[in-house]
Amino acid sequence: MARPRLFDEDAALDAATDLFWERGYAATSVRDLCSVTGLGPPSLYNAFGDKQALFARCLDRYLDANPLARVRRAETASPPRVALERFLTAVAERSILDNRGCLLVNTALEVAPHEPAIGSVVAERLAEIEVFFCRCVEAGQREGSISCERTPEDFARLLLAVVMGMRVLARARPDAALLRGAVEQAISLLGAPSSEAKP
Amino acid sequence: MARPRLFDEDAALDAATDLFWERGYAATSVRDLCSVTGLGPPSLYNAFGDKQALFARCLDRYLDANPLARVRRAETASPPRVALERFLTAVAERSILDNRGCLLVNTALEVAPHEPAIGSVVAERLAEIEVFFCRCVEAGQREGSISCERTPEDFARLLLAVVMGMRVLARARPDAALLRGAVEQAISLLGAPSSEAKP
DNA sequence: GATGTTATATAGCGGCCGCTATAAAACTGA
DNA sequence: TCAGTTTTATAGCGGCCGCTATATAACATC
Repeated sequence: MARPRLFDEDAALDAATDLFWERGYAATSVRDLCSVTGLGPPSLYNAFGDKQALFARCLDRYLDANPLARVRRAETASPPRVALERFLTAVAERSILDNRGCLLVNTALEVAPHEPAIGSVVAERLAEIEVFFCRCVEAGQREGSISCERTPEDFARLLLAVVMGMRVLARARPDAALLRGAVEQAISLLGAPSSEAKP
Repeated sequence: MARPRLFDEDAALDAATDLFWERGYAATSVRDLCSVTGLGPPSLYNAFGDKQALFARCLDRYLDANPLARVRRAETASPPRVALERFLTAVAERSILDNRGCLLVNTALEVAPHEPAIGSVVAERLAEIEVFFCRCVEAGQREGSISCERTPEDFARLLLAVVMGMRVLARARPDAALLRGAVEQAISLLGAPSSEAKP
């Protein structure tokens, strides 16, 4: 009933996400977004609304494709202790390879405090990661693969802080020994290695 | 020999620092900086150079007045275990009261990757905090107030990640239970309470 | 092919960006 | 008093900002 789009919306969002990820929100101009997506300004505004709305869509997509997907993959494919270990080491390894850090964390600092709509998304997603930690620890404690020294809630808080911290260090001090060391110590908190106990 | 300045340089830098701290580097305009400092643009440029140079001065001042000063205060006034505990709880309490987080951490994510001059300052200061942790742990282990389960280096890496993480959470999810919980758990890693052992 | 609808391309809106030219003002030393 | 030096105030530079009016192009339907 009308002229079809010439561009692939997903590809455009991917390109925009990459740019926001690398440069941050404020330092990314709409003109730059047009360049990397190949869209003219009217197409971009017609398809996604204004700059902030585009960013929100990019962030949502990123979150679904990255932290959330990783949580689900780790949790469904592995027993809880292993899921935690995989998640944590994956964060470290990605932090070493990609110094852009994590878009969620970058956004938490740069955008969240000034844009309530984005801030609430960020807070939600951080909470999701926290409850993922909590679930894993609880299940691991039940099956005996994770230490009962701390409550699941306390473990989750500590692990969340460690993961956030690694994403900061990734961007400012991408030192493999530092990042691997931090995550290794975080894992050691869980107690005896997973080979020890299985229900 | 010439016309003297009408403004207080320190006060101007304080005001500029506050604005950078709250809004971030890119989102702070020179006009806004002129407003809060009370300076005209020529005075500001004459006194501090361009925007980036001003930011660098603000960051240096901030670092000397805050993290570095806190490290020194904690380290000189208290035995190592207590120094660590004080430093960590102080980070948590400030994170709860002031949702601007830490200018060093904000800068690590927003500016450091794009401005090598600032990036190296940030990396240096992060390293200083890490070696502070390392020193404290080492001394505490010698006097028996800190667990020997981990090497000082491993403790320092883990604590650095936790502290960075708390500064992220402070800005996006300023939840007192979360922040106090994380720091409480971090302290518990140090082992038995300090009342137990003194040389 | 004509019509209606949506997407695209060009151009440019007002406004703010970082920064500076110019000149007046305020001091010191002679 | 006057020259020399630095700071200040006014004004505005060129350029980029987010965004949009206008007109054209490409489709589905009739």
